[in-house]
Amino acid sequence: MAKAAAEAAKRTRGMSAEEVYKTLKSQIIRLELAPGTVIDDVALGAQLGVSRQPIREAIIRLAGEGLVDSNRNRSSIVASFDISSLRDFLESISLMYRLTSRQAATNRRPEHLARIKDILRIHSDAIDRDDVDGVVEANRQFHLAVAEAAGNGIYLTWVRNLLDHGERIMRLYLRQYDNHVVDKAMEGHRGIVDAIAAQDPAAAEAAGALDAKIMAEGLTKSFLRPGGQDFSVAPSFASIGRLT
Amino acid sequence: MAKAAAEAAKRTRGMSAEEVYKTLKSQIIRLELAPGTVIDDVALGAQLGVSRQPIREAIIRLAGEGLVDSNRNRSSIVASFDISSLRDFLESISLMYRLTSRQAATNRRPEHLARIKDILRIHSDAIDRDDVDGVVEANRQFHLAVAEAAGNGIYLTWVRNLLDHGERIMRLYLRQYDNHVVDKAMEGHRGIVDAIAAQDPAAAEAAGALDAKIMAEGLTKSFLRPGGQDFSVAPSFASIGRLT
DNA sequence: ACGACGGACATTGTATACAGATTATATATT
DNA sequence: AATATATAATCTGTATACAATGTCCGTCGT
Repeated sequence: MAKAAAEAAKRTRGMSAEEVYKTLKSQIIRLELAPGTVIDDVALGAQLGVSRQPIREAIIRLAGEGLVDSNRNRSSIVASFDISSLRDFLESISLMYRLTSRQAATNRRPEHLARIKDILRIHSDAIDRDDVDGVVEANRQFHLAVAEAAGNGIYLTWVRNLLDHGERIMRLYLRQYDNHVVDKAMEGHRGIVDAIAAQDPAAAEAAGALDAKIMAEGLTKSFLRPGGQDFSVAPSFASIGRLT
Repeated sequence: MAKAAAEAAKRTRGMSAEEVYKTLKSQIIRLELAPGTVIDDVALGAQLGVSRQPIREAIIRLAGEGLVDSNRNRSSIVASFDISSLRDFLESISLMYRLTSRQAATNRRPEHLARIKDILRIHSDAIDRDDVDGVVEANRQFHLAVAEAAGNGIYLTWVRNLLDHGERIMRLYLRQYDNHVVDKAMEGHRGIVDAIAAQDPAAAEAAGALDAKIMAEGLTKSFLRPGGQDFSVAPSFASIGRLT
């Protein structure tokens, strides 16, 4: 067994639970722990050199985020996704991309725009380097920055959680291409940035919708049989208003 | 002190943490614990007859929901609200009322509609009885039922959390009237029900928006100085599309 | 007199120990 | 032989004990 992990330098107090949380969350999101895997807290404790308590606390937090399923008196497992949750996810993230892009165009301040542009550049570079982790991280930071610029803390929370779940789905998707970058998101992102720069809410929302649609089409094409249901646009919300 | 609480019948295992969670959450939401109150886990443990562990777990869950603020190595406190979070809240809940009402009109099945109508009746009765708790609970159940009918589990989660926070705000508001029922929500709710029954998404969304607007106007009138900022309609999203 | 340093106290985080619940195994009964 | 029941083993939840951090208050120094 890997008790060798206990060699970690003396942890500063209050960090065990946090560290376990980050480690577990990262492993779940990056698919290093397969959905459905049982989380054995005693084994994990031995592996990370901490007791069961911090691990329980991390599991509780992750359960609250929907990344772990906890059953009373039974083992916790890494959350698994089914087809209906994919539908809900695509609908929700489309909504939030549209919404935060629109509001960012209205509410953004210069420093927001600067940060968003920086991230776009990093994203582009990561694609050129075929750096999957870099692309995924840049995509995450981009949408977080947009949500931040939108100025509603609740939306930011929702987006952050959606991105956590989305990364799992995206990595599942990228695996089909041996983890080579297949990123069509840049055009959507450029559109969002341009519209935010121009402070054009309608254009920003359209670009946000496009970004979500691109992702949805990629995912549904690979996860669903051809001729299956179309999730590319959240159907019940798309009709609320015209976009231009 | 009240060590008398330990008289509680032997708790069945796995219930301590859950019970503490429910108790604490209820007290926070119902304003029995004022915002900013420090949560002393050892005292609470003595009071409820459990050890610190279950309490810590409950606090962690509540922190994840935003009802408790936890600081590393410092005491946890009941979350406090400020004016900017009120703005975010009203914007978010307006969005979700509109969205879930619209989608419920499209996706609802007969059993959903029946349940929603039942809750409306209960709500109306509670108003007649001047039963504050009944009104608050019925309002909650109503919007949860609508969100359920909408059919997106993620939206349901968001609505549930918003309602938790909203109840605190609403009770703060009702206190100004000595907790007499001042509920203008019924007209909004009736409109939502009618539109859902008729399967008219546009009308449902308009009714959802109206419901949120009624609440926002009540709250802003009492919490903000006259002439203050207008939160009655989420400004950056209201312009997305016309509603009819 | 005001501020910085230091030690006692209080409180939080972590580890260990224990008890209740669930799962697996083996035996018995039909 | 298959199902049911009892018993053992495993694992989760809770309590207690310990360690480290933060807080409070007094003293010392400038």
